[in-house]
Amino acid sequence: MDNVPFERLDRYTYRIPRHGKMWVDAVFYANDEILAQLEAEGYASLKQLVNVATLPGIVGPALAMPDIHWGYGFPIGGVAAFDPTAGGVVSPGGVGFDINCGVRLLTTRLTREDLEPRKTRLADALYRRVPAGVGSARRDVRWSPKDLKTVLREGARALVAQGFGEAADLERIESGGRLPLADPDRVSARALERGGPQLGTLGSGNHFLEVQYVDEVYDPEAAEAYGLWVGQVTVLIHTGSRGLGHQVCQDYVERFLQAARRYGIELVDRQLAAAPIESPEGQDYLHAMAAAANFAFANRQLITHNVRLAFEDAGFLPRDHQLRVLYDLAHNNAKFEEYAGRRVLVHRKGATRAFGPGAPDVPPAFRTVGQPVLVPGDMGRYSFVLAGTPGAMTRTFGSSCHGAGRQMSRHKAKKAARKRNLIAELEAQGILVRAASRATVDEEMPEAYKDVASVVDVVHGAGIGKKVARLRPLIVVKG
DNA sequence: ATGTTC
Repeated sequence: MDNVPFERLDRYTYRIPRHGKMWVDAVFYANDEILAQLEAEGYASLKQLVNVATLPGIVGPALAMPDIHWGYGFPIGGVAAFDPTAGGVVSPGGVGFDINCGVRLLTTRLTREDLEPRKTRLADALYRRVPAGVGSARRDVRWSPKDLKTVLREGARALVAQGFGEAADLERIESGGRLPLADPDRVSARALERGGPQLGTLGSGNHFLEVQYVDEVYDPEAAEAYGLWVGQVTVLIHTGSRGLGHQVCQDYVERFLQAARRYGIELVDRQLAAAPIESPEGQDYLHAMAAAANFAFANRQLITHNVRLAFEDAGFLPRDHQLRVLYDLAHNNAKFEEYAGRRVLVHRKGATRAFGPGAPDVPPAFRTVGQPVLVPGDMGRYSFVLAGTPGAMTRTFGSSCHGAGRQMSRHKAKKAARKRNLIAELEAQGILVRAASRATVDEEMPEAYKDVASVVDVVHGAGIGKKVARLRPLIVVKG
């Protein structure tokens, strides 16, 4: 049934007026190309957005960013806020399986030319230092159960305290690299078991580690505040909470199906399983989710440490590379934030926090331009750095897009890539690939993704993000 | 995303 009624509000903004069991309107951002894609999928992801608007205690519109696509329960690219004092709910499907999956951008003082003679050495060193692939694990560092729980409680700072990284790194992570509330005792033994050996690993799927260069600057003032300049080498890390977060999500999805029934929450889709924020179940999930989120921050911190070692393996001294964290931000979590004097729980699933100038938790250096918003594209084209805007604060609960979004299923991509040699094609374009599995490279081929430039143009045009710079890949490490 | 069907 292709019957999602929507109307155009302005060039890039569309509204699905409240109807049926919806408590509020839904709003999404798109251009003609994205609209055509939504139609081609029978509006499956917009229907998911409509479903989100039926959950109790939702505040303001249910929102979707222009990289919206179908997900578990909630659409990926979805943003939804709930009022804890008005029966508002929390839903594991509104956060996603990869809890606190996110992106961290490192800057260097190296130019593309500095890198060129050592590019192969660096690619090999990164692949050696950062385990990638399904079930990837580290053998060099063992975390005792006690130390692992400290990581879940303290996040990235627990890693810095052990010598993995620098104190300055922590100032450049969303929420200081630690979500409050984290309680490892509400994480199952099975989740802890899965997570232990995986701290400091990349994983598989769309996760990656990329060495890039700044190709173009659109906003010189913001670029200067961020310390970005044309020709500069950067490193982008995309990974999350690995098997630990996945297990936490699975544990609570099962429990929340029963909880929803107990609290009389009508679910138009079982995958929306939810519990009141203030219920024991809701509280348990929020505390466990925060612990998994801290694991993800710590994961990106340990990878950062190993990226620094890899640059040194390749012959760059610390004073030459000067690897610094520009920013680390997540796109799969639920956080308490305040809008128009109201404290709400904002679910972001495949959506990025994009706080504008003057907002809380934005590092002092970025306070006048807004927080950096990192938007990875695909491994052949480019990624973008945006800045948070006042428009995002008033219209999208301080949120923006998180990536390009697929336009081809994994299966279809694999089939299309079968008769090609993606790794050789990318190398011919100057992009070195080191991957644990050819199948993953095939699934992740550039054509499998929408052009992220189109997504970013919608965000920029709608005023919920501002283009700052574009990054082009030089080395790609994949699972 | 995921010890990719504990």
